[in-house]
Amino acid sequence: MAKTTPNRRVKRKDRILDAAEALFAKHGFDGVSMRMVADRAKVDLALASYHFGSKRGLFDAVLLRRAEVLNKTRLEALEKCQADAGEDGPSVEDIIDAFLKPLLAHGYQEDEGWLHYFELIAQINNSPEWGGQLMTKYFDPLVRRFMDALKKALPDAEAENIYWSYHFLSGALTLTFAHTGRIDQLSDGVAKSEDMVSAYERMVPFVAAGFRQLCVPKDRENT
Amino acid sequence: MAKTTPNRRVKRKDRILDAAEALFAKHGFDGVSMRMVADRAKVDLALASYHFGSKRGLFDAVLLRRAEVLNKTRLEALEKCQADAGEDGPSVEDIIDAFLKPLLAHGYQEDEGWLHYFELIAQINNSPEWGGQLMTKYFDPLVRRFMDALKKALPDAEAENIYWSYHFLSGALTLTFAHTGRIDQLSDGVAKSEDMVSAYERMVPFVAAGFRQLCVPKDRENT
DNA sequence: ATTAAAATTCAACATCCGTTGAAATGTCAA
DNA sequence: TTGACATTTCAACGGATGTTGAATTTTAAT
Repeated sequence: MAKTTPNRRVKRKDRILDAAEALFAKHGFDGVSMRMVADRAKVDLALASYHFGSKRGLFDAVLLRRAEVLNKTRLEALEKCQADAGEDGPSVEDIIDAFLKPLLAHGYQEDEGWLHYFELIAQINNSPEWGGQLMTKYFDPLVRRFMDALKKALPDAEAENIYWSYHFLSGALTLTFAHTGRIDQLSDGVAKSEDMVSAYERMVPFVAAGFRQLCVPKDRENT
Repeated sequence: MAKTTPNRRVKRKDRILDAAEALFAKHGFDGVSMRMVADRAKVDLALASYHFGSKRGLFDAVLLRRAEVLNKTRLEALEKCQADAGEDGPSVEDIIDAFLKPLLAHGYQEDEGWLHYFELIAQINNSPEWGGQLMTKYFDPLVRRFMDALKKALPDAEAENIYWSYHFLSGALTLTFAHTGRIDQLSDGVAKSEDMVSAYERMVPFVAAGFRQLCVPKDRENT
């Protein structure tokens, strides 16, 4: 009676989302036209407006689709590492790992959709126009869970230092997933931006050391 | 006989650059129209095309103008810290400081132009479309100088680790200068994205600790 | 003052933009 | 089949886009 999710009839709608995802990732919101999306999705121009109301509606739908999945996966990773830890809770490394590993799990496969999505997030995160608003809207509740875990793992740290440390993590992470090819050119091919495993294995210790330096000031407390 | 840089007649051209800089920073290349630039600069629509050839020419002129200044200032800072250091060369902290401090010196003042420029760079750096190309074009020679200095300061490090460490630094830096307001919202005002001094004082030790963790593997070598 | 070049204005062009109303087609239960 | 509803197509709208050629004004040297 209600919307019965017509079994095989979602194809067109998903093709539009996939096409928009790839195009928005490369060119940003204003660099993409509805005609470009329709052409890539091999769909009539008017169909995207029909399904999503407007270009902005399509943009939001692209963002929301995988945000829900990613937030769920990340939350499970955090709760798992908290369950595995003792009474003192997980270490900084464990928490950072829970934050980063789900990205790797999705992006490691040849799933182009997720890679496009990460590029899009990278662009949004660094946009003065969209960054604050959209990142907060789609990821804030989850990030606050991670901030709470970090505060417990770093009980003597000032809150401001933890927030700035997370900000640096967020910047390093999004640039890495932006896939600009910059590191390939700068390193003359020694480092490869497509090699997500190499990036992940280095980002976790790099960021954890930064957290410790900034958030454990006087006496050395190791887990 | 040649271009004698007409003394006071550059006003219009600079007003166009300033207006374009501010608008490109907020909305990106495709989010800005020549009419928006002309209106903000209080100048006729056709004038920007006359002076810069095309919208893309205007974009490149905006990027180039301060890149030349910034590259020079940064190079001076690097050479000064190298001159002040002993035979072993400057420490990792000193090199990172030479890389970051010029940004603070320009952005600390109430110079809106530089702040807009940094926002623009942040957006470009994380854009799959422009990032690799443009950042390499405008900043590569200078960045390679810094990479060489870092290799000397970290003689036992694998090159790939240094490149990734710089990449993380670049990401943390550009997000911080993107001024998205995200950290203000996430921290409920505890950390302020406009406070460049606070950001700078934390970024140097954070990043230096990351470099050391990744690039000084076995035995501890401190300066 | 004359003159040539540079700077600025004006008006218009072809093209692309997002959106929409109406018509056509498809789906599926009764 | 009939009827309803959702989906898809088609054509077109008003408006915004970057660019340009011609006309006008300003500049600076002769």
